Amino acid sequence: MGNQKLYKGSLQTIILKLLEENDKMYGYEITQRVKQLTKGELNITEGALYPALHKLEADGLLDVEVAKVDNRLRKYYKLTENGTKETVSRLAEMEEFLKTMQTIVNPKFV
Amino acid sequence: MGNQKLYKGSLQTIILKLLEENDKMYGYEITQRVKQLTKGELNITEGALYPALHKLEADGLLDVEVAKVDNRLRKYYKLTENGTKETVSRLAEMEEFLKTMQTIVNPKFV
DNA sequence: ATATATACATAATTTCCTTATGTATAAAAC
DNA sequence: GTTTTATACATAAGGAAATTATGTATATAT
Repeated sequence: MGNQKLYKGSLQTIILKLLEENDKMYGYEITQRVKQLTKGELNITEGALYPALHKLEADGLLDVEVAKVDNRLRKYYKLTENGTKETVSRLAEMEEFLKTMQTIVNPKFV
Repeated sequence: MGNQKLYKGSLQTIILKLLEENDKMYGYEITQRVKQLTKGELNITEGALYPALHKLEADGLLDVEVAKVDNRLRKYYKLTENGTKETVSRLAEMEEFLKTMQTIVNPKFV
């Protein structure tokens, strides 16, 4: 790592994308999935994750459902109808952003 | 636009990259070059640009040289030796970041 | 004469993240 | 059997980097 600050602003999109693929996930599971997906390159901290989940819920993009597994608390999040729509548009913005950044940092290959 | 917040954290790298290509540039020129390069997708605001340039200078990555052109002030920035080294590493981090984000948002194509 | 473009700057505020800390249970290691 | 690590949530203090608003000044276009 060392480039963690480049991820600033993309956490919500990452969460939405994972929930689009997985129907429902809980917080800790999200951090582990991201770590695995990125081969350890991106580690979402709890101080970033939980406020982000609460924000997405407050904005009506996620629904939450509490469960008790192995005597431990889990909060399962899933996309609302609105969240599903918003995910599509956030992903389009992300693709646009990635393309644009490629154009800037590597103009020869784009 | 609407995805401007995704650019959060990448402004310094963008500036360094442009200066790697252009030897010396002044602030306003950087905003115009970026607007043109990105077809209007990214508009660097002055409130972001000037503090960023001052920070890079304070960190010893840029040298500044004041010039008067058409009776107007211009501050030309160029990479220091250290800035050139740092640019290489920042660009490597950016490429890594872009690759990782592609893996997350578009796993099928990477 | 007025609006737009060029060219710098900074202050107040907001956003998003890091770092630190806290609670609690389960499993693994020593 | 006790301590460490993993699982699972949460929030508060602080910092970095942006947005928004405002300011100065000259040149060009309408």
